[in-house]
Amino acid sequence: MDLTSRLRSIVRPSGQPGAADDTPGRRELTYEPDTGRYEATIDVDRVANVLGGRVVANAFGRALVIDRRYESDRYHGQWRIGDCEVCDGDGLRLLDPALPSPDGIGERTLFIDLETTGLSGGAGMVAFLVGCGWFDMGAFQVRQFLLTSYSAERALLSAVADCLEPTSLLVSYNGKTFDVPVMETRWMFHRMPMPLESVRHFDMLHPARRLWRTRAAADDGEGGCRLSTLERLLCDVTRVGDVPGLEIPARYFRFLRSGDARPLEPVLEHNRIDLVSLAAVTAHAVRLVQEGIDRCRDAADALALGKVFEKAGSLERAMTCFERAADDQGAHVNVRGEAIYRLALRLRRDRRFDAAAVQWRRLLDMKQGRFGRRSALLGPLRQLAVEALAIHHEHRERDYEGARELTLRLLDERDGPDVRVRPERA
DNA sequence: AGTGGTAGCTCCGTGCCAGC
DNA sequence: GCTGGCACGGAGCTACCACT
Repeated sequence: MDLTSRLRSIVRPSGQPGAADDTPGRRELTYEPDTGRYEATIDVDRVANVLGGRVVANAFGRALVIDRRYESDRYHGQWRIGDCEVCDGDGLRLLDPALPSPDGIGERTLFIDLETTGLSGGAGMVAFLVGCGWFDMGAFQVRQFLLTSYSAERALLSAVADCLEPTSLLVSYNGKTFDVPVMETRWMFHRMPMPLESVRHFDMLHPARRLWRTRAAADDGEGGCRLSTLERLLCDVTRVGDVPGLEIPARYFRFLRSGDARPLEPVLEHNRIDLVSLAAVTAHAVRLVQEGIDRCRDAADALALGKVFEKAGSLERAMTCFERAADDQGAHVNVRGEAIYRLALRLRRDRRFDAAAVQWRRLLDMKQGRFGRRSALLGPLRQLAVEALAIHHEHRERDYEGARELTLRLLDERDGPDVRVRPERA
């Protein structure tokens, strides 16, 4: 039996060799000389019909496009779609101070999310589904580009490039590390122009970590700040029957072998939800920095927002947030402790040494927590506070006896276990 | 599994200030 | 003017993490 026949026998239903097959979209298994792979010759029009898409033609061939529209009055969890629209303004630059200012007006913000054949990287990994989303008259328009065979990749990449044409700002989740490098590798592999080179890119992952890492870690159990965790936490979205990410490449390979597009429908839906959630989470973050402390639910929110403001150089707003978290008697000791610590640092940088000393003293006076348990974070912060206070007493107060007492206390506390300061998690 | 952005750490140079 | 100490910030390094 030759190789083609053997492969054909593998993809046929068991026990029915040579049986007629009416699987939608399915055709013969053929060798693709460009890629060196065996694939079913897939009827693209039929796949488009199964998935509710359409076929677009360009200079490189035919690409499959699936459009879906989420009207503005529809809800994604708690969030109305129309309220998820993000303006490309100061909010985004507070979240990512490195984001350049826009150099044009009235252009499009585009959300992007890929499904790929794996995570291993390199030229062998292919983006088989490119999901794009943008706001249009208050509604969220999603356009997905599906790769129906490896030989159709240039047509797909060209169609995606056309879609990106009017885009001035790209929004992704971990896209700086994953989505954009993958797409650039594919364009480069085919020696095609790279349309994202001049597009500003906002990666929501890093601001999300700054804002919600503590809360997501408490909720997730695995300590992650995944998009799926945030959509549940912030938007109250619960996915029913969602495809796990690990399963996605396998479903695509099955489609390539069989031509049956039906198992891909949940993958398309997964990708669409990712895009809508990305828009909602981004909108949530922008609202938080625009409206400031009043939008914070608790001390942990206020502390995280303070750090975002501080990084963005908005120091007055940062101080307000730290003060709010520091004054919250009901907050977790780690949250309060870190807020007071950051308040003291901020005051010292402003050369307001007396005010800083008040905060160092406040940190020392904090109770360690319920049941007398020592906090792993508060301990090191207190040591830093003792050290700063000792310096203050010696060099500015000229209170040498006070400085000596504090130094002895510091030496005494340092006899305990050496714990590194990592003022992050509550 | 591979990749790359980010936070936090240490080290070191620099500016500022006070004391002599 | 010199010296010493504090405080800050940049460079370089490491560890972590999210994507399918």
